[in-house]
Amino acid sequence: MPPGRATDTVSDRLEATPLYRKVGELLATRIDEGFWQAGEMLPNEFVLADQFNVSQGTVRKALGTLESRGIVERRQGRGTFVTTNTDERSFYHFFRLAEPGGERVKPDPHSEKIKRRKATKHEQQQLGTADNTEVFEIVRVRVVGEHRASRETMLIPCDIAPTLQSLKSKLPNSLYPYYQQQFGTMVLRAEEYIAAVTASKIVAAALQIEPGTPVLEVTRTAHDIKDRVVELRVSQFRSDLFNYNVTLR
Amino acid sequence: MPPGRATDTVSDRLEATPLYRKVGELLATRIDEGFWQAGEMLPNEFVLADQFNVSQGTVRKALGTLESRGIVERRQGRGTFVTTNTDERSFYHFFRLAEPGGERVKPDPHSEKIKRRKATKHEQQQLGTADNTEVFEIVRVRVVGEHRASRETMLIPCDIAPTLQSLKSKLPNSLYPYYQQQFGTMVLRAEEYIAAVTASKIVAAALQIEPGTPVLEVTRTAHDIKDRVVELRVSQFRSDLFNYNVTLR
DNA sequence: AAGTGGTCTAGACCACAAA
DNA sequence: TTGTGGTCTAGACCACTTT
Repeated sequence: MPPGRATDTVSDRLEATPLYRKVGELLATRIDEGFWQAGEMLPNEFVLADQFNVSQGTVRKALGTLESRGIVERRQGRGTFVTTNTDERSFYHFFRLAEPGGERVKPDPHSEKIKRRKATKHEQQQLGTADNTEVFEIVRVRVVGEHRASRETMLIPCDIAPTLQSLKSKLPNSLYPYYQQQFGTMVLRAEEYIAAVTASKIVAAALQIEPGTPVLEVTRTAHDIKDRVVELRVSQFRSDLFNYNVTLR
Repeated sequence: MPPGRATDTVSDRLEATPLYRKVGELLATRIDEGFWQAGEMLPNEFVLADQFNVSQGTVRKALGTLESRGIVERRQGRGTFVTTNTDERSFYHFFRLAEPGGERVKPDPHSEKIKRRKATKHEQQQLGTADNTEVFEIVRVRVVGEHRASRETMLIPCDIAPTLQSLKSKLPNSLYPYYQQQFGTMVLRAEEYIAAVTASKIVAAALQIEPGTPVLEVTRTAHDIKDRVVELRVSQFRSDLFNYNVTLR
């Protein structure tokens, strides 16, 4: 095939979407739809290149974008794999608790409650779902050693995690790996708004602190590979023992 | 030149550092040392390729890494430029204030004090400077409309910003563009620790709120292109009107 | 030894911006 | 029209992992 674009047509040129971007989207869609599941190995770059009728370099660039988005992981000599949202990864990515000025901290689950209910109008709007959406509401308290660390209230649309309530054992430490394993939903982005508030009676009781103590309140919207809202979450953190840590680049 | 590595030698292979990485480091160092200054255009990819005795593709990949680090900006048809830390960029990158659940907010400076003093042992340690380091201490209050928004205490080593105190007019809205323009220091990374605390008398007075009101306290370490610590900063934010916003990916 | 991703080169052509 | 970055291809070889 001569140099230049592989499938040059008028419509291609008008759309002006680079080939590697199209290929990347196709791959992302396949993964989103479960064609390749968590931890699974993708075909090698030359095979994919054949499938898409592009050069290996173009596939390579497409995979590079997926890798930077955290969708796949590539290991020299082994292959390209759909990222597995392990507990470790999920925690250190989306759970930003740390000792003041120091190391990140990994709390353990302590107690949890789950119920099914209708979403409010406001919640529906935030979730981007219309009408009578049903949601699971999970309230969970976490501990670090002897100390209560956080109280989280999570809201998940039932159609995303249909079997959540029938779960007999305790919920897993981190929910995102569970979403991925069970429902193929990959949490890749979270938007957070952080405020300082005084602990309500309920929060104070859960965290075993005096009511009125200042705590961090983090409001999160979690998004999947296609940027759909997967979860709403409001967490209260003890701030005397722990900080919220983030790196800006 | 035949395909394969351009300058294969035994030592190269032992070091095992990709060419594009070496080229990237060289370019970063040049920019750090002021060889190309803020806003300046770099030579085009082919010229750089000649200078470094590598192919254009290798230079291209190196520039790609610099771009993703925020060191350069590339514009099709125009060229590759050293990133200018404009007020806009600096603010929306490193100043994470937002309306609760909504749009980012850009506060204006209200008042400021600056003095020169010795750094404490602890500060020296955090700054990574030894002995009797002198620092500028700046305290600045910011407003959004009618409301006080934040009180920041900044610490900058004098040797990084030698002429800071002699500045007669008010400090610029954002300091990082000023650091870059005046001293060639490019702030690229900030590590932040966020806590909820009750406002001290001093903070309450500055923010015009009741003492004891919960406020966000953000402790920042700012790093430059070579990851040196450029600034320490502790900020208190009103949290009833504003939130700290961040996206995790 | 075989298979995978990683690096590097060389060259053609496209898209955009400014003269 | 010229010069810049952006895309795409083709092919060689390197480095790592597993068989």
